[in-house]
Amino acid sequence: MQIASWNVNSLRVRLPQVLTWLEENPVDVLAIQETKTQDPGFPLEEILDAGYRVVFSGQKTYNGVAILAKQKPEDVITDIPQLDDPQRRILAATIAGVRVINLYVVNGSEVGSEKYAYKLDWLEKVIAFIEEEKSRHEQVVVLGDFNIAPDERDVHDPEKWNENVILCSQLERSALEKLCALGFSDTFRQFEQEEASFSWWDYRSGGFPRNQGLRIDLILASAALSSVCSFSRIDKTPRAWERPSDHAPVIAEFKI
DNA sequence: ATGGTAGTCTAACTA
Repeated sequence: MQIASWNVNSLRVRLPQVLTWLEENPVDVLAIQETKTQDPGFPLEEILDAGYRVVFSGQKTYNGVAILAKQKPEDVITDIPQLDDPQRRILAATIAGVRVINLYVVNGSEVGSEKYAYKLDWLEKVIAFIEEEKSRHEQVVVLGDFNIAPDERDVHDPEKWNENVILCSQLERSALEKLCALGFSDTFRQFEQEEASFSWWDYRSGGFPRNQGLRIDLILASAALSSVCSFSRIDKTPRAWERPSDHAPVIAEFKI
């Protein structure tokens, strides 16, 4: 079973790229973030025609998450009891017995800001939700745009992207560690990887051609899945396409 | 360089 995640930065703009990518990479599950699409305008037909089922939770202009899957998504959750939040950032579904939790984690703007406080509160509540989900399911994948670079290896310039900077701050990283301590493994780090492997490059100042990026898109797996993970990688190719998302897709395979 | 680019939607926000 291959499971992927991609922040597409507007599904309407990126739909042709998503469909092309799925033809070349016929994964079983694709978790999408930043659809920026309200549910009535969701491109349902095009995705069904591509042979995928789909569930989604969108809003106007910002955020929005979707899960595309070859098999039927069941027990879909868009809201959690811990958080009364109009922002569409969470989508959980069970696909072929695997609990898939798709997250578009809050960016947080800058350390110390109101948005940063919201990010930390959001993370705490989502982690509590995931703990409950994990007690109910053996095979769990938590994936998406985490807007957190786990450690120094995941930033192009650790001097610039230090522990006082958004996406890298101590409190963000310890929240991620707390999540992993529930029994999740960052599948990317289970394998030998090239140095300077990133999943996001700022549109500004030629980030991609200079490989000035961060690895903030993650696929975390519970022990039952991480033990059967055969690869986990970043596919940089769509980032080099014309009019790309600022994120590249990430893929992991589980031999189940 | 308190810049730069992209998306949503035409002003200003979010990233």
